[in-house]
Amino acid sequence: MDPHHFVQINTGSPEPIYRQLVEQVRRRVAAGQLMAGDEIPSVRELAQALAVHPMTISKAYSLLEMEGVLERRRGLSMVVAAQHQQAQPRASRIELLRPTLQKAADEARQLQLPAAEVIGLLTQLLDETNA
Amino acid sequence: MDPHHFVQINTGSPEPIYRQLVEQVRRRVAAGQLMAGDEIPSVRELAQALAVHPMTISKAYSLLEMEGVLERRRGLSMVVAAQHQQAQPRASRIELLRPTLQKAADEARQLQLPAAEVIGLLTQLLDETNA
Amino acid sequence: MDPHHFVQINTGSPEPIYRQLVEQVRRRVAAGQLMAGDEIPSVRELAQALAVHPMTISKAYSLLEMEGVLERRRGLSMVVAAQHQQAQPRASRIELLRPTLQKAADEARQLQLPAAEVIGLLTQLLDETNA
Amino acid sequence: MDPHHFVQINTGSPEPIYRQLVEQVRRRVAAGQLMAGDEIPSVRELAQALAVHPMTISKAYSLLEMEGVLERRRGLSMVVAAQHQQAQPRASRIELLRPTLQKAADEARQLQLPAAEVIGLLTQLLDETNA
DNA sequence: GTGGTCTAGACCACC
DNA sequence: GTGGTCTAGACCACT
Repeated sequence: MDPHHFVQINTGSPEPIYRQLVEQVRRRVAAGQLMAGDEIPSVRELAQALAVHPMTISKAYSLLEMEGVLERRRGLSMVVAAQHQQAQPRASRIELLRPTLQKAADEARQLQLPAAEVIGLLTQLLDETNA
Repeated sequence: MDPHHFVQINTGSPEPIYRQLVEQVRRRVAAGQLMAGDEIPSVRELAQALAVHPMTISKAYSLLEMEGVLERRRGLSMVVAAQHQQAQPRASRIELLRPTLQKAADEARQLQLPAAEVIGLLTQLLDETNA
Repeated sequence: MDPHHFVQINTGSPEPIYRQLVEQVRRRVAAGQLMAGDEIPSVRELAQALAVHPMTISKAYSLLEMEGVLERRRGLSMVVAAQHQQAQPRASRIELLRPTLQKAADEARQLQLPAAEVIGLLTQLLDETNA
Repeated sequence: MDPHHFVQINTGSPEPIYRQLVEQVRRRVAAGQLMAGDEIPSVRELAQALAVHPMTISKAYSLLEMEGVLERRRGLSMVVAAQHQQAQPRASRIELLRPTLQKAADEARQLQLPAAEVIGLLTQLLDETNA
């Protein structure tokens, strides 16, 4: 796994880096892009690739290990955990998206925007994002 | 304006209180629920109603003033700014929703969820939220 | 003296209104535009003309009275004080300008701007302002 | 950067400390004395050096960050922002001086002082200030 | 009455 | 170590 393409972080975001890492890895495992047994970049490798402090990477990996998403292997490298069913069913995957969509719905209500308008914009963004 | 219904805050949220205030007021002005010239609760009034420190309210009000949403009238309470045309046109209002929807679109891509599924859940949440 | 042309205030300025009043009157007396014995607008008149709280006007007038620029006359109206030599000599008048020019000089040094450039801009602004 | 020479404040001035900080830093960056990427003293360091409360420093830094003059690096000290090109061209730098010079011009008009006299005093003050 | 500034000091999150 | 947030409470300036 090329560390430069493993995850992308945005240092300007208000979201802490370690959390960006955790959530991206969690989603990629859920989506089946990372499969059980796959090796992930070492802390040092990824820290250098992302120009981030190694402790930040280490913190993210530890959290993912506690969650059962990653496993520490003999030696040093970590791998995607076996028992963690990779590629969760869609019904389960979409639950990971619920909090963000709920936030959008709350904001839409406060802005008194009609549902059609909100859905229109999301449709457009989904198109662009996947392009 | 009754200070108890002016805004609602959630002290448990990771989002700082002052930012919750800023965003709610910004949205209420954009939606036209607060009109140009409307008086807003005084710092002390709102602080007491929400049981937070006056400085927290003051910080939020100051940021809204810098944004041009509120206007200070020295010695008097603040009002919704005049030039900030009340009830922005919808084309502009929906822009306030774009960041959250973009985040949702990004997450959906990483989860490799089909657009229809994402839109389905949002539609459902919009219904429930407005109910 | 028409109250609308007596002074001009800028409610948006960070400078308090009462101080704007004090300094403008002081300068107009120093310049000889207001002469000893001239009546000035009443507190109520001016407050209405400027759309400002009467106490603000009153505070300014009181300060000018303490300075000896204005005098309270029998009845209600105030007049420019007699003993205050109206139309101070230029050598004295320019001293009223010194603090502002000193501030400009300090800022110019911090910006490392050449004197010629600073003087050029001031010359231009003096032209425009008197036009 | 030695915190004792980073900025000088005047606690007696009517201008709030945090604003003195903001304006001095802004001018030093504009003048190129602080270059993009330069580290600035930490909040605690500077607070101790100037004998003011850390929150006062923090407020100034936050405002400078909002202006785009400084950049936050989480967990590390702040630096002069990259996009804020160091050493702005003079044409731009002199604009920072315009408000103060405009104020001087306004006052000069009210005092009915001839331009030559005003410019004479400014020239003298510029000389003394740079000496 | 209004908001603004500052201090003292706690606690948290992040790196 | 870094900055951010919040509280408690004082004092000031302005209207």
